[in-house]
Amino acid sequence: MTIRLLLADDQALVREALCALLSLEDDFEVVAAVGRGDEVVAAAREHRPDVALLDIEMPGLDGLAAAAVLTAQVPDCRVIMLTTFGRAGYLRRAMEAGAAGFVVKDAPADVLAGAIRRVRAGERVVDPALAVATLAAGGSPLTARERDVLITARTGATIAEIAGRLYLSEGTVRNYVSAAITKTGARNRIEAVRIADERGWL
Amino acid sequence: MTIRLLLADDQALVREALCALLSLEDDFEVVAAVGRGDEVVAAAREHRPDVALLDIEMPGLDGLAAAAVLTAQVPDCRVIMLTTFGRAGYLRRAMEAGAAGFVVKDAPADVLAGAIRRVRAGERVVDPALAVATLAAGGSPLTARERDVLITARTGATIAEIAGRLYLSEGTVRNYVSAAITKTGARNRIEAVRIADERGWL
DNA sequence: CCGCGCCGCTGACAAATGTCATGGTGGGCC
DNA sequence: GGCCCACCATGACATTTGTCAGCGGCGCGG
Repeated sequence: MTIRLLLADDQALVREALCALLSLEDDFEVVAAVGRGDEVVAAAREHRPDVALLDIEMPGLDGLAAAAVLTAQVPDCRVIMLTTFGRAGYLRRAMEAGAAGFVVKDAPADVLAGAIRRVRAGERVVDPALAVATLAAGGSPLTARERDVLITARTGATIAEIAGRLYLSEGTVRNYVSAAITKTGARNRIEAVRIADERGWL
Repeated sequence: MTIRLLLADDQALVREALCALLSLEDDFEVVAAVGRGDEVVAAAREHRPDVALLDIEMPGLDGLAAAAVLTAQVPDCRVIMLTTFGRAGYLRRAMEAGAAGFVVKDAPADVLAGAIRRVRAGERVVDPALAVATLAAGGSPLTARERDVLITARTGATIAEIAGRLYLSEGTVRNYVSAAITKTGARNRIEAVRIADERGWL
């Protein structure tokens, strides 16, 4: 009863290294490893893994989006998000995407191994400290448009450019930015972007 | 004639995974693995590795700074920077810090293995594409103060706050910001920060 | 020694940004 | 239907910001 694993991480070295690490455990078998989010589902269909380990930052398709598609289309395969940042918002969105586990890359290897076995057994696995932080952070107070504006602002666009790209008037954009600044407690739109980003609200 | 290796990466999982991966090669032996930059030198003194693989993003001491100290104090140990970002500025600074090699985590495992063996043999190893990009990017056009200002601005501080933290007048800060915006070709200080950061000028 | 560039400052001006009040629309909910 | 809220907009206003010209000082290389 070996556990069949799928690995998805855009960094080849990390991917191969994790493969080597997990293969050391004799109840694990890595049946597929991909480097792009949009290759996850096809690989899962072909190799029928029991558990998929998905990084969040990936080209092609976001790890969170990949998780959502995967749980919908290949329900036998359970998903663990394995990512660099323990951002509060990521955990929330991972759960919404149907992930069964969430492990940060800071964790030691045996935590990951334990998580894989427990997820395989039907449990949901999340670092308790991270769960607390997420609940404390709460959901995003931003409206959809405020989010859009901040996301565009993140690239360094001026108010005028944001208005152009979003087909809004400049005044409206300024209002949204102002609202976002108030809600984040920032004093700039640049700080507002930073705060919202850190909280996983973007 | 096995090659003795030291690993430094702040993410436990990546560190252990790389250890597993490299241990598969029978001419490699991982003799130490640390998670903080300020533990590198002590570990190198104790375990006398032939080659040290250092991540750049690390708590305690920057990987680049650790490389500089290491090459100065333990000259028998050669250094390979092993990092996520192939930023032009990183490569430049790595070379200045005395690193003998530079490998991005995007690279496949055999590239890393080859780099280790070649560095051990006395060669210097750099991804040619990255080297070209670095030469093309050229050195930073920013003066020291312009850099300071941008670094402070990165946190989301207002002009007034930057002035306060750097003990400068607001007008002076505005002048530096303006100069930095001109030199980066940006239209905001926020975009200037982003561009300078990407180029490794901060 | 003289020029040059970086440093730090000032003052003035234009442009961008943030804040506020206000108003209309439409969807969801009691 | 009435209420609330998100959404989009306008206009006016204060503040912040970016730009420009110009000043003196300092260190370094020709």
